[in-house]
Amino acid sequence: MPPIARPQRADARRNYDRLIAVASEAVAERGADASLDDIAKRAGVGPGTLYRHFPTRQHLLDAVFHERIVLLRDEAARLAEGEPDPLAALGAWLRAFIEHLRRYRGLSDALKAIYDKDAELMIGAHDMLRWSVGTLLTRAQEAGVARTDIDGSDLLRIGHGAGMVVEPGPAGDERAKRLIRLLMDGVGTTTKA
Amino acid sequence: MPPIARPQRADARRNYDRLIAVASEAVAERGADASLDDIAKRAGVGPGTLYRHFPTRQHLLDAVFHERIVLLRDEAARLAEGEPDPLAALGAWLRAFIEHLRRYRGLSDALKAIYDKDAELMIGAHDMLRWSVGTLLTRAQEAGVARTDIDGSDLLRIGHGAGMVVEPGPAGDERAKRLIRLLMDGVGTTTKA
DNA sequence: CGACAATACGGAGACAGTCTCCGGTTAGCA
DNA sequence: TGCTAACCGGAGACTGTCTCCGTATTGTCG
Repeated sequence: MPPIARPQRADARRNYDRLIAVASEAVAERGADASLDDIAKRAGVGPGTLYRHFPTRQHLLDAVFHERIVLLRDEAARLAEGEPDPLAALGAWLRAFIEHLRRYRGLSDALKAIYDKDAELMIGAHDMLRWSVGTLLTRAQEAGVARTDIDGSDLLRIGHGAGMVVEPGPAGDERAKRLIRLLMDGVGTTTKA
Repeated sequence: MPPIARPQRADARRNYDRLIAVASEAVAERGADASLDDIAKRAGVGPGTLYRHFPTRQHLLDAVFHERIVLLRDEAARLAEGEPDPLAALGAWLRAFIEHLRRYRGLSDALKAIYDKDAELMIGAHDMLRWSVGTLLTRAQEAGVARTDIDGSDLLRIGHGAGMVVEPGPAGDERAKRLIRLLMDGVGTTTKA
Protein backbone atom coordinates (compact mmCIF):
# COMPACT_ATOMS: atom_id res chain seq x y z
CA MET A 1 0.00 0.00 0.00
CA PRO A 2 1.95 2.99 -1.27
CA PRO A 3 1.48 6.25 0.62
CA ILE A 4 -0.59 7.77 -2.19
CA ALA A 5 -3.26 6.00 -4.21
CA ARG A 6 -1.59 4.69 -7.34
CA PRO A 7 -2.10 7.22 -10.15
CA GLN A 8 -4.45 6.22 -12.87
CA ARG A 9 -3.11 7.65 -16.05
CA ALA A 10 -0.41 5.75 -17.88
CA ASP A 11 2.11 8.57 -17.90
CA ALA A 12 1.52 9.16 -14.21
CA ARG A 13 2.20 5.55 -13.38
CA ARG A 14 5.29 5.55 -15.52
CA ASN A 15 6.68 8.59 -13.76
CA TYR A 16 5.77 7.22 -10.36
CA ASP A 17 7.67 4.00 -10.94
CA ARG A 18 10.58 5.80 -12.50
CA LEU A 19 10.83 8.19 -9.56
CA ILE A 20 11.01 5.36 -7.08
CA ALA A 21 13.66 3.57 -9.08
CA VAL A 22 15.79 6.68 -9.38
CA ALA A 23 15.25 7.66 -5.76
CA SER A 24 16.32 4.22 -4.67
CA GLU A 25 19.65 4.66 -6.44
CA ALA A 26 20.10 8.20 -5.27
CA VAL A 27 19.44 7.33 -1.64
CA ALA A 28 21.77 4.35 -1.84
CA GLU A 29 24.67 6.48 -3.00
CA ARG A 30 23.95 9.84 -1.38
CA GLY A 31 22.03 8.95 1.77
CA ALA A 32 18.59 9.97 2.95
CA ASP A 33 19.15 13.64 2.27
CA ALA A 34 19.80 13.36 -1.43
CA SER A 35 18.49 16.33 -3.35
CA LEU A 36 14.88 15.86 -4.40
CA ASP A 37 15.10 18.23 -7.31
CA ASP A 38 18.09 16.27 -8.48
CA ILE A 39 16.17 13.02 -8.26
CA ALA A 40 13.41 14.59 -10.31
CA LYS A 41 15.90 15.74 -12.90
CA ARG A 42 17.51 12.32 -13.09
CA ALA A 43 14.08 10.79 -13.57
CA GLY A 44 13.45 13.21 -16.40
CA VAL A 45 10.55 14.99 -14.72
CA GLY A 46 10.10 18.41 -13.17
CA PRO A 47 10.13 19.06 -9.46
CA GLY A 48 6.38 19.63 -9.57
CA THR A 49 5.78 16.08 -10.64
CA LEU A 50 7.90 14.64 -7.90
CA TYR A 51 6.22 16.72 -5.23
CA ARG A 52 2.76 15.81 -6.47
CA HIS A 53 3.49 12.13 -6.18
CA PHE A 54 5.43 12.44 -2.96
CA PRO A 55 4.46 15.52 -0.96
CA THR A 56 7.39 15.15 1.42
CA ARG A 57 10.72 13.42 1.47
CA GLN A 58 9.26 10.97 3.95
CA HIS A 59 6.63 9.86 1.46
CA LEU A 60 9.30 9.10 -1.09
CA LEU A 61 11.51 7.27 1.38
CA ASP A 62 8.56 5.27 2.55
CA ALA A 63 7.91 4.09 -0.99
CA VAL A 64 11.58 3.40 -1.56
CA PHE A 65 11.97 1.28 1.54
CA HIS A 66 8.58 -0.38 1.47
CA GLU A 67 9.96 -3.38 -0.33
CA ARG A 68 12.73 -3.85 2.24
CA ILE A 69 10.31 -3.75 5.14
CA VAL A 70 8.10 -6.33 3.50
CA LEU A 71 11.12 -8.55 3.12
CA LEU A 72 11.81 -8.30 6.83
CA ARG A 73 8.21 -9.10 7.68
CA ASP A 74 8.28 -12.18 5.47
CA GLU A 75 11.53 -13.24 7.04
CA ALA A 76 9.91 -13.00 10.47
CA ALA A 77 6.99 -15.12 9.31
CA ARG A 78 9.36 -17.69 7.87
CA LEU A 79 11.43 -17.84 11.05
CA ALA A 80 8.37 -18.10 13.26
CA GLU A 81 7.33 -21.17 11.34
CA GLY A 82 10.60 -22.77 10.32
CA GLU A 83 12.97 -22.21 13.21
CA PRO A 84 12.03 -24.36 16.21
CA ASP A 85 14.27 -22.52 18.68
CA PRO A 86 12.43 -19.29 19.53
CA LEU A 87 15.55 -17.49 20.72
CA ALA A 88 17.52 -18.48 17.64
CA ALA A 89 14.68 -17.23 15.48
CA LEU A 90 14.61 -13.91 17.27
CA GLY A 91 18.36 -13.57 17.01
CA ALA A 92 18.32 -14.37 13.32
CA TRP A 93 15.68 -11.74 12.66
CA LEU A 94 17.53 -9.15 14.66
CA ARG A 95 20.63 -9.90 12.65
CA ALA A 96 18.70 -9.51 9.41
CA PHE A 97 17.17 -6.25 10.63
CA ILE A 98 20.51 -4.78 11.54
CA GLU A 99 22.00 -5.94 8.26
CA HIS A 100 19.25 -4.14 6.37
CA LEU A 101 19.84 -0.98 8.35
CA ARG A 102 23.54 -1.12 7.62
CA ARG A 103 23.19 -1.99 3.97
CA TYR A 104 20.54 0.47 2.86
CA ARG A 105 21.80 3.96 3.55
CA GLY A 106 19.07 6.22 4.72
CA LEU A 107 16.80 3.48 6.01
CA SER A 108 17.61 4.12 9.63
CA ASP A 109 17.16 7.85 9.13
CA ALA A 110 13.78 7.26 7.57
CA LEU A 111 12.83 5.05 10.48
CA LYS A 112 14.09 7.57 12.97
CA ALA A 113 11.71 10.15 11.59
CA ILE A 114 8.88 8.01 12.92
CA TYR A 115 10.04 8.71 16.45
CA ASP A 116 11.11 12.31 16.04
CA LYS A 117 8.21 13.89 14.25
CA ASP A 118 4.86 12.18 14.39
CA ALA A 119 5.02 10.91 10.82
CA GLU A 120 1.63 9.41 10.09
CA LEU A 121 3.11 8.00 6.96
CA MET A 122 5.53 5.14 7.30
CA ILE A 123 3.30 4.02 10.08
CA GLY A 124 2.67 0.99 7.92
CA ALA A 125 6.37 0.27 7.89
CA HIS A 126 6.59 0.75 11.62
CA ASP A 127 3.65 -1.57 12.23
CA MET A 128 5.13 -4.27 10.04
CA LEU A 129 8.40 -4.13 11.90
CA ARG A 130 6.70 -4.16 15.27
CA TRP A 131 4.62 -7.12 14.20
CA SER A 132 7.73 -8.94 13.03
CA VAL A 133 9.74 -8.57 16.18
CA GLY A 134 6.66 -8.81 18.38
CA THR A 135 5.67 -12.19 16.99
CA LEU A 136 9.10 -13.66 17.53
CA LEU A 137 9.57 -12.12 20.95
CA THR A 138 6.20 -13.24 22.24
CA ARG A 139 6.90 -16.78 21.15
CA ALA A 140 10.21 -16.77 23.01
CA GLN A 141 8.59 -15.26 26.08
CA GLU A 142 5.85 -17.87 26.09
CA ALA A 143 8.47 -20.57 25.80
CA GLY A 144 10.08 -19.07 28.89
CA VAL A 145 13.39 -18.34 27.22
CA ALA A 146 13.09 -14.57 26.94
CA ARG A 147 12.71 -11.95 29.64
CA THR A 148 9.18 -10.65 30.02
CA ASP A 149 9.94 -7.11 31.12
CA ILE A 150 10.43 -5.86 27.56
CA ASP A 151 8.13 -5.74 24.58
CA GLY A 152 8.53 -5.77 20.83
CA SER A 153 8.71 -2.02 20.67
CA ASP A 154 11.69 -2.02 23.04
CA LEU A 155 13.53 -4.62 21.05
CA LEU A 156 12.76 -2.91 17.76
CA ARG A 157 14.15 0.33 19.04
CA ILE A 158 17.33 -1.03 20.52
CA GLY A 159 17.88 -3.03 17.34
CA HIS A 160 17.38 0.15 15.40
CA GLY A 161 19.85 1.90 17.66
CA ALA A 162 22.41 -0.82 17.10
CA GLY A 163 21.96 -0.58 13.35
CA MET A 164 22.59 3.15 13.53
CA VAL A 165 25.84 3.03 15.46
CA VAL A 166 27.59 0.16 13.74
CA GLU A 167 29.80 1.35 10.90
CA PRO A 168 28.49 0.25 7.51
CA GLY A 169 30.32 -2.05 5.17
CA PRO A 170 32.64 -4.89 6.14
CA ALA A 171 34.33 -2.62 8.68
CA GLY A 172 31.49 -3.05 11.15
CA ASP A 173 30.78 -6.73 10.66
CA GLU A 174 32.56 -7.88 13.78
CA ARG A 175 31.07 -5.14 15.91
CA ALA A 176 27.60 -6.00 14.67
CA LYS A 177 28.11 -9.59 15.73
CA ARG A 178 29.32 -8.58 19.16
CA LEU A 179 26.41 -6.21 19.72
CA ILE A 180 23.85 -8.76 18.60
CA ARG A 181 25.36 -11.30 21.00
CA LEU A 182 25.21 -8.73 23.75
CA LEU A 183 21.57 -7.92 23.05
CA MET A 184 20.50 -11.53 22.72
CA ASP A 185 22.19 -12.49 25.98
CA GLY A 186 20.29 -9.65 27.58
CA VAL A 187 17.04 -10.84 26.07
CA GLY A 188 17.72 -14.37 27.26
CA THR A 189 18.31 -13.30 30.84
CA THR A 190 15.24 -14.55 32.65
CA THR A 191 16.56 -14.52 36.18
CA LYS A 192 14.80 -11.96 38.27
CA ALA A 193 17.60 -9.77 39.50
CA MET B 1 40.45 22.40 24.54
CA PRO B 2 38.09 24.22 22.23
CA PRO B 3 38.23 23.30 18.56
CA ILE B 4 39.86 26.58 17.60
CA ALA B 5 42.59 28.39 19.50
CA ARG B 6 40.88 30.89 21.73
CA PRO B 7 40.91 34.30 20.03
CA GLN B 8 43.15 36.87 21.54
CA ARG B 9 41.38 40.15 21.19
CA ALA B 10 38.83 41.14 23.76
CA ASP B 11 35.99 41.64 21.30
CA ALA B 12 36.77 38.31 19.66
CA ARG B 13 36.63 36.50 22.96
CA ARG B 14 33.39 38.25 23.84
CA ASN B 15 31.78 37.20 20.58
CA TYR B 16 33.09 33.68 20.92
CA ASP B 17 31.55 33.22 24.34
CA ARG B 18 28.34 34.88 23.29
CA LEU B 19 28.01 32.64 20.26
CA ILE B 20 28.38 29.51 22.34
CA ALA B 21 25.81 30.72 24.83
CA VAL B 22 23.30 31.58 22.13
CA ALA B 23 23.99 28.40 20.19
CA SER B 24 23.43 26.39 23.32
CA GLU B 25 19.95 27.85 23.68
CA ALA B 26 19.16 27.55 20.00
CA VAL B 27 20.19 23.92 19.85
CA ALA B 28 18.24 23.12 22.98
CA GLU B 29 15.03 24.47 21.53
CA ARG B 30 15.48 23.84 17.81
CA GLY B 31 17.72 20.77 17.64
CA ALA B 32 21.08 20.26 16.02
CA ASP B 33 20.02 21.78 12.72
CA ALA B 34 19.14 25.21 14.05
CA SER B 35 19.93 27.94 11.56
CA LEU B 36 23.49 29.19 11.93
CA ASP B 37 22.74 32.58 10.45
CA ASP B 38 19.94 32.89 12.94
CA ILE B 39 22.26 32.05 15.80
CA ALA B 40 24.65 34.72 14.55
CA LYS B 41 21.83 37.23 14.37
CA ARG B 42 20.64 36.39 17.87
CA ALA B 43 24.19 36.81 19.14
CA GLY B 44 24.32 40.22 17.51
CA VAL B 45 27.09 39.37 15.07
CA GLY B 46 27.25 38.78 11.34
CA PRO B 47 27.42 35.35 9.73
CA GLY B 48 31.05 35.97 8.84
CA THR B 49 32.00 36.21 12.47
CA LEU B 50 30.29 32.98 13.33
CA TYR B 51 31.91 31.10 10.50
CA ARG B 52 35.34 32.42 11.34
CA HIS B 53 35.07 31.16 14.88
CA PHE B 54 33.37 27.92 13.92
CA PRO B 55 34.13 26.86 10.35
CA THR B 56 31.45 24.19 10.39
CA ARG B 57 28.33 23.36 12.35
CA GLN B 58 30.27 20.52 13.92
CA HIS B 59 32.81 22.89 15.38
CA LEU B 60 30.07 24.87 17.02
CA LEU B 61 28.27 21.83 18.35
CA ASP B 62 31.52 20.50 19.67
CA ALA B 63 32.04 23.67 21.67
CA VAL B 64 28.43 23.68 22.84
CA PHE B 65 28.55 20.13 24.11
CA HIS B 66 32.07 20.15 25.41
CA GLU B 67 30.90 20.99 28.87
CA ARG B 68 28.44 18.08 28.93
CA ILE B 69 31.07 15.61 27.86
CA VAL B 70 33.42 16.78 30.57
CA LEU B 71 30.65 16.25 33.07
CA LEU B 72 30.26 12.67 31.93
CA ARG B 73 33.98 12.07 32.15
CA ASP B 74 34.07 13.40 35.69
CA GLU B 75 31.12 11.25 36.59
CA ALA B 76 32.99 8.20 35.33
CA ALA B 77 36.03 9.10 37.41
CA ARG B 78 33.84 9.57 40.47
CA LEU B 79 32.11 6.24 39.96
CA ALA B 80 35.35 4.40 39.36
CA GLU B 81 36.57 5.59 42.71
CA GLY B 82 33.45 5.79 44.82
CA GLU B 83 31.29 2.88 43.73
CA PRO B 84 32.73 -0.42 44.91
CA ASP B 85 30.51 -2.60 42.70
CA PRO B 86 32.04 -2.39 39.20
CA LEU B 87 28.86 -3.44 37.45
CA ALA B 88 26.75 -0.96 39.39
CA ALA B 89 29.21 1.78 38.51
CA LEU B 90 29.07 0.90 34.84
CA GLY B 91 25.29 0.82 34.90
CA ALA B 92 25.10 4.15 36.64
CA TRP B 93 27.35 5.76 34.07
CA LEU B 94 25.40 4.28 31.20
CA ARG B 95 22.24 5.68 32.73
CA ALA B 96 23.82 9.11 33.03
CA PHE B 97 25.07 8.94 29.45
CA ILE B 98 21.66 8.05 28.08
CA GLU B 99 20.04 10.74 30.19
CA HIS B 100 22.38 13.33 28.73
CA LEU B 101 21.61 12.15 25.23
CA ARG B 102 17.91 12.39 25.89
CA ARG B 103 18.03 15.73 27.63
CA TYR B 104 20.26 17.71 25.30
CA ARG B 105 18.70 17.81 21.91
CA GLY B 106 21.23 17.49 19.15
CA LEU B 107 23.91 15.86 21.27
CA SER B 108 23.34 12.44 19.79
CA ASP B 109 23.31 13.91 16.29
CA ALA B 110 26.57 15.65 16.96
CA LEU B 111 28.03 12.42 18.26
CA LYS B 112 26.72 10.49 15.30
CA ALA B 113 28.67 12.73 12.95
CA ILE B 114 31.81 11.23 14.41
CA TYR B 115 30.90 7.88 12.91
CA ASP B 116 29.42 9.07 9.63
CA LYS B 117 32.00 11.48 8.37
CA ASP B 118 35.48 11.28 9.70
CA ALA B 119 35.15 14.39 11.81
CA GLU B 120 38.58 15.09 13.17
CA LEU B 121 36.97 17.60 15.41
CA MET B 122 34.99 16.30 18.34
CA ILE B 123 37.59 13.62 18.49
CA GLY B 124 38.34 14.98 21.92
CA ALA B 125 34.77 14.41 22.95
CA HIS B 126 34.83 10.93 21.54
CA ASP B 127 38.03 10.11 23.34
CA MET B 128 36.69 11.36 26.64
CA LEU B 129 33.59 9.23 26.31
CA ARG B 130 35.59 6.20 25.32
CA TRP B 131 37.88 6.69 28.23
CA SER B 132 34.92 7.00 30.58
CA VAL B 133 33.16 3.84 29.58
CA GLY B 134 36.43 2.02 28.96
CA THR B 135 37.68 2.62 32.48
CA LEU B 136 34.51 1.34 34.04
CA LEU B 137 34.16 -1.62 31.70
CA THR B 138 37.74 -2.75 32.15
CA ARG B 139 37.36 -2.66 35.88
CA ALA B 140 34.27 -4.84 35.68
CA GLN B 141 35.97 -7.23 33.30
CA GLU B 142 38.98 -7.56 35.55
CA ALA B 143 36.68 -8.29 38.46
CA GLY B 144 35.19 -11.08 36.36
CA VAL B 145 31.68 -9.67 36.38
CA ALA B 146 31.50 -8.41 32.81
CA ARG B 147 31.85 -10.28 29.53
CA THR B 148 35.21 -9.91 27.88
CA ASP B 149 34.16 -10.15 24.24
CA ILE B 150 33.20 -6.48 24.02
CA ASP B 151 35.20 -3.31 24.49
CA GLY B 152 34.47 0.23 25.55
CA SER B 153 33.82 1.33 22.01
CA ASP B 154 31.09 -1.30 21.65
CA LEU B 155 29.41 -0.26 24.83
CA LEU B 156 29.68 3.42 24.00
CA ARG B 157 28.04 2.85 20.66
CA ILE B 158 25.18 0.71 21.86
CA GLY B 159 24.56 3.20 24.67
CA HIS B 160 24.52 5.93 22.08
CA GLY B 161 22.08 3.91 20.02
CA ALA B 162 19.83 3.48 23.02
CA GLY B 163 19.91 7.20 23.70
CA MET B 164 18.86 7.90 20.15
CA VAL B 165 15.85 5.64 20.03
CA VAL B 166 14.29 6.37 23.38
CA GLU B 167 11.71 9.14 23.18
CA PRO B 168 12.81 12.28 25.00
CA GLY B 169 11.05 13.75 28.01
CA PRO B 170 9.21 11.81 30.68
CA ALA B 171 7.49 9.75 28.00
CA GLY B 172 10.55 7.60 27.51
CA ASP B 173 11.64 7.22 31.10
CA GLU B 174 10.32 3.72 31.54
CA ARG B 175 11.65 2.54 28.22
CA ALA B 176 15.08 3.91 29.06
CA LYS B 177 15.08 1.92 32.29
CA ARG B 178 14.08 -1.27 30.51
CA LEU B 179 16.73 -0.87 27.84
CA ILE B 180 19.45 -0.14 30.36
CA ARG B 181 18.46 -3.26 32.31
CA LEU B 182 18.56 -5.25 29.10
CA LEU B 183 22.00 -3.95 28.19
CA MET B 184 23.44 -4.41 31.65
CA ASP B 185 22.17 -7.98 31.85
CA GLY B 186 23.87 -8.57 28.54
CA VAL B 187 27.08 -7.05 29.80
CA GLY B 188 26.93 -9.16 32.93
CA THR B 189 26.55 -12.41 31.02
CA THR B 190 29.90 -14.11 31.50
CA THR B 191 28.93 -17.66 30.61
CA LYS B 192 30.66 -18.81 27.47
CA ALA B 193 27.82 -19.85 25.14
C1' DC C 1 -11.75 8.84 -36.06
C1' DG C 2 -11.80 13.35 -34.07
C1' DA C 3 -12.62 16.39 -30.34
C1' DC C 4 -13.36 17.27 -25.50
C1' DA C 5 -12.71 17.16 -20.62
C1' DA C 6 -10.00 15.59 -17.00
C1' DT C 7 -5.70 14.79 -15.54
C1' DA C 8 -0.88 15.27 -15.30
C1' DC C 9 3.43 17.61 -16.52
C1' DG C 10 7.28 20.64 -15.51
C1' DG C 11 9.49 25.14 -15.52
C1' DA C 12 9.71 29.64 -13.26
C1' DG C 13 10.42 31.53 -9.16
C1' DA C 14 9.77 32.60 -4.05
C1' DC C 15 11.95 31.36 0.01
C1' DA C 16 15.38 29.65 3.39
C1' DG C 17 19.80 28.16 4.75
C1' DT C 18 24.94 27.82 4.05
C1' DC C 19 29.12 29.86 3.44
C1' DT C 20 32.65 33.43 1.47
C1' DC C 21 34.74 37.66 0.28
C1' DC C 22 36.46 41.92 1.39
C1' DG C 23 35.98 46.96 2.61
C1' DG C 24 35.56 49.12 6.86
C1' DT C 25 36.36 49.21 11.85
C1' DT C 26 38.55 48.55 16.31
C1' DA C 27 41.62 46.96 19.93
C1' DG C 28 46.00 46.97 21.79
C1' DC C 29 50.54 48.65 21.81
C1' DA C 30 54.40 51.91 21.44
C1' DT D 1 47.95 59.72 19.96
C1' DG D 2 48.75 57.10 15.98
C1' DC D 3 49.73 52.76 13.73
C1' DT D 4 48.91 48.07 12.44
C1' DA D 5 47.28 43.63 12.90
C1' DA D 6 43.26 41.52 13.92
C1' DC D 7 38.57 41.38 13.67
C1' DC D 8 33.81 42.51 12.20
C1' DG D 9 29.68 41.84 9.50
C1' DG D 10 26.88 42.78 5.35
C1' DA D 11 26.24 41.68 0.49
C1' DG D 12 25.62 38.11 -2.31
C1' DA D 13 26.58 33.54 -4.72
C1' DC D 14 25.05 29.05 -4.33
C1' DT D 15 22.17 25.05 -3.23
C1' DG D 16 18.05 22.86 -1.96
C1' DT D 17 12.88 22.93 -0.93
C1' DC D 18 8.43 23.54 -2.40
C1' DT D 19 4.37 25.93 -5.08
C1' DC D 20 1.78 27.85 -8.75
C1' DC D 21 -0.22 27.68 -12.98
C1' DG D 22 -0.05 27.65 -18.18
C1' DT D 23 0.66 23.86 -21.27
C1' DA D 24 0.52 19.18 -22.88
C1' DT D 25 -1.17 14.57 -22.79
C1' DT D 26 -4.39 10.88 -21.96
C1' DG D 27 -8.53 8.30 -22.32
C1' DT D 28 -13.17 8.50 -23.67
C1' DC D 29 -17.30 9.50 -25.99
C1' DG D 30 -19.99 10.95 -29.89
